[in-house]
Amino acid sequence: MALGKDYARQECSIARALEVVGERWTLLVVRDALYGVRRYNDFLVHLGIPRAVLAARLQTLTAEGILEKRRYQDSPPRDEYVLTDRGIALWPTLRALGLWGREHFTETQLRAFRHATCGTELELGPYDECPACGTVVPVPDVEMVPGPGLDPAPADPVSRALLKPKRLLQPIETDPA
Amino acid sequence: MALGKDYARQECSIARALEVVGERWTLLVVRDALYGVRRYNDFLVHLGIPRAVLAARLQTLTAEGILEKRRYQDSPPRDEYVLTDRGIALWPTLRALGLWGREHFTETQLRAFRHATCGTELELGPYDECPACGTVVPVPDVEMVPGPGLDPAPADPVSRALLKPKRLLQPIETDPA
DNA sequence: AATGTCAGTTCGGTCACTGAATCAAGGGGG
DNA sequence: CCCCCTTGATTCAGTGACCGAACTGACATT
Repeated sequence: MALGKDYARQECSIARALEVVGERWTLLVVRDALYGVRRYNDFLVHLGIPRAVLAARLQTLTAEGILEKRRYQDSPPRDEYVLTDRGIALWPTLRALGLWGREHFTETQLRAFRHATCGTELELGPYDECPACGTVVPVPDVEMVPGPGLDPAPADPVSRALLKPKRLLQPIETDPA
Repeated sequence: MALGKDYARQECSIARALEVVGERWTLLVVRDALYGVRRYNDFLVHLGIPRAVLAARLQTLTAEGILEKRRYQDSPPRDEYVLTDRGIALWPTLRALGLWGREHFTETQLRAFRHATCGTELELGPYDECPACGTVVPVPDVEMVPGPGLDPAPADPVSRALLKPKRLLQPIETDPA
């Protein structure tokens, strides 16, 4: 959502959750983080989000314990934003939203998700129960592969990096091509 | 979300879904509809949403095929808004969001959900798999019961109507007390 | 006729978002 | 040393969404 982000008078976990992640762009930042994006600039080019808004969202998400700011080199000092357990726990929500969006508004499949340890495609629902193993697949073991509907040659390097099959949470590798 | 609600350049079912239901208040309107709210005025008092925003959201949701406007009496002409299958399909998303909000931000349990046909509490995940029956419970068979954290005597009649255990989608009965 | 209800629409003010410009801290090259 | 580049922001003017209150219009009740 956006604007005055509190829903006064609402006694509801859903409303509470939306106060935290309901602002515009917020869930897309979390999605990118799950896809392995970690750096300010990568979020910027991949989302096309205004810089000020990105800075504000990263700060809010960090304050709410969803992202953690981490120094990854000292000179020059550079930080990256990685998901905490609380942030990773948003995966079922994003998965449910993505399944709904694909079912009702997207013609072709853009991405598929597989159980990395056995290769089986995860199709059922937000909790990624593996039809072969019968277990709930932990988020780091979910492998993302591009679907037929995805642009094969996107302009920005982050989208290009996301064309390779990769596990969730695994940092992306942007080639400088 | 708000403001220019489209996320340009995003090739993603999640972004697509957020363009439809990501604006402020939208998901709360859908939540209320799942709880059985159907009338303009009931949404208004229960959500505390500005009238103009509610009118806009109801129109958008109707245009997107999530709600359906239905005449329920002719004089005076009165319409109610009921969820379509596309709208009902948002339940797993809202369930996931509510579970995450409760887990991380709400101290006491506000509402519980049970399998109406066998009484078993649904705790696992967005898809409401019943631990007793082993089946996925269809949305109309999910019974909502108030939890210990809920205000026992709320001010507005809609909140009061929602204190009684009731199935999802079943219309609320507001007593004029 | 007067009052009340329901479902909106209109309107001015405020505040968040947008996009461009700018800033600051540290390399690296010449 | 000076200039420019990269990264991670902050500032600022302009736009537009949201807010709350007032108003409209159709009908019902008293």
